[in-house]
Amino acid sequence: MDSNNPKQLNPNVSVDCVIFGFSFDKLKVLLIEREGDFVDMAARLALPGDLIFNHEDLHMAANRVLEELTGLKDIYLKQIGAFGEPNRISKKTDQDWLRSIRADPGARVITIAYYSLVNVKDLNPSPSSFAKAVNWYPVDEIQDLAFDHYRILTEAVKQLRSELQQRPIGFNLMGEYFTISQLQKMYEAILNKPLDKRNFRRKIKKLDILSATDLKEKNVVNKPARFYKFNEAIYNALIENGFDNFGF
Amino acid sequence: MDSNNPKQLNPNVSVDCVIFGFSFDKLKVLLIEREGDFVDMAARLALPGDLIFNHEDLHMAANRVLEELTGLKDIYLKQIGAFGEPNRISKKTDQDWLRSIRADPGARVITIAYYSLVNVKDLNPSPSSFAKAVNWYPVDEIQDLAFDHYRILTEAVKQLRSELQQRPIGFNLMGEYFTISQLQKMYEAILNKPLDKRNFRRKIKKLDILSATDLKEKNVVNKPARFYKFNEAIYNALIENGFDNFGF
DNA sequence: CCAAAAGTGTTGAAGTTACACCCATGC
DNA sequence: GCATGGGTGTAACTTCAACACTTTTGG
Repeated sequence: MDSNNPKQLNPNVSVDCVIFGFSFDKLKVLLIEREGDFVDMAARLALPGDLIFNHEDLHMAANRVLEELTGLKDIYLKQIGAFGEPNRISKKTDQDWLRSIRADPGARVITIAYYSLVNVKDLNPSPSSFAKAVNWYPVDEIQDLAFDHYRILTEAVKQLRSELQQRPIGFNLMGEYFTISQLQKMYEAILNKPLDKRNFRRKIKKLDILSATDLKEKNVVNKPARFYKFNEAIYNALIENGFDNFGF
Repeated sequence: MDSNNPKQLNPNVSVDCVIFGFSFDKLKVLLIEREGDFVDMAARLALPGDLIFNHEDLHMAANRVLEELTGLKDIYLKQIGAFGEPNRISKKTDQDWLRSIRADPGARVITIAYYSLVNVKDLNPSPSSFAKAVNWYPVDEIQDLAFDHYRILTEAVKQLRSELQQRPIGFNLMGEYFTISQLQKMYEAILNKPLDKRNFRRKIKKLDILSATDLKEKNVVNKPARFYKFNEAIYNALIENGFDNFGF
């Protein structure tokens, strides 16, 4: 039986990944464009995901989807929750598409959603077996997605926002070197509100998880900004003790 | 096939409920005691749960388990997340027990965990088909449970604690009438730290979700405390707008 | 020298913490 | 009258929000 054989895909449980990135001052999400004829663009786009194997745990499955798509390992990954109305695969185009890739397209599937944070420069998303194309899309321009993926995305953004105000997880979206202004723009994009420059710098610096470098911007038409690095040692210590307050 | 027939239990997905109550100044959890021979008490106790039907959504399934066990409907219910290491059913006694109640005891099962908050006086937990006995246990005295239920409980407590500091959900644990001291003891039990009486009262009253009544304690050996009621209308308005800060 | 973004302190308001005494009741 | 828990205010401290000008660079 399917659900006993460890090497088999389990027909009832999938993982979906909301992969966030930050570029051009906007929060982006990595979506796959599916093969086939679609009337509206929204139904064409979906979160990357797959059924789980019986032998792998949920985190492993999410990591597998992530690695297949992005080539990245060991990146920030957090479970959002389980989604699974019985009728989540009600759109006809979704049914057609499933028939084309799954052995048992009519099965009841519940999906465990994860979100992850990556630095867009670390990856070159490449088409996978499921996807015609893979691209970054600005979160604030997305109106709808396949299946119940829009709802999952909405929930992911909500949790990201909340988490960002508890812990400085946003560094996972930045490159190795960054300016404080870039950092601020990331916070503003995710929280969707402007922040005061002086208050922002004070708050970030008080956390003491930045290391100043001697590097500065070059070829800018204004006063060049200093580059900082993220101090992982202090960050980990903070995680242990818990950040009590960290609100913007 | 199982996973297509809407009236069938889905062999791969279950829900488990962490049902919290508050009595004798302690946070309690409702656990079932399983039939059978168990060496250690811990393995004997488990969270109530069941496989889901293919036709029901996850929330419905959790509500069904809850209602079967407690007779209560429409109570506070929140998803904790999905749990599902492939080896979560590794303890031998757990395997034996599953064989006794499930058609497909070897199947890979992932479980969606929920926690809920009830007033212990509203219910008379009664043995169900799965359980020899159902009882309240103090959370802080539990060392281990069947399957991975101890881990689920730990996560539930963590989320409850966090949520309680964001929103005044604790009222779901209280009866219709309560004194402010009782309320404070509930907060102290969940947060596991003493709170200042005057500061507590100030903070709660500022929320403006209490209605004072004319009732007072009777037959107490000290100054009788006033009973309050929970003002649901104002509470709902607050939920809409979001509580910004509500930390103890 | 002009345009553009970097970088830097202070002040008033609000919120949080710590703390001690009188009150009403049953026995 | 005494033991018990109910109920109340204030002062020091910390945190947060609002706000404007000087600096450095490229063109």
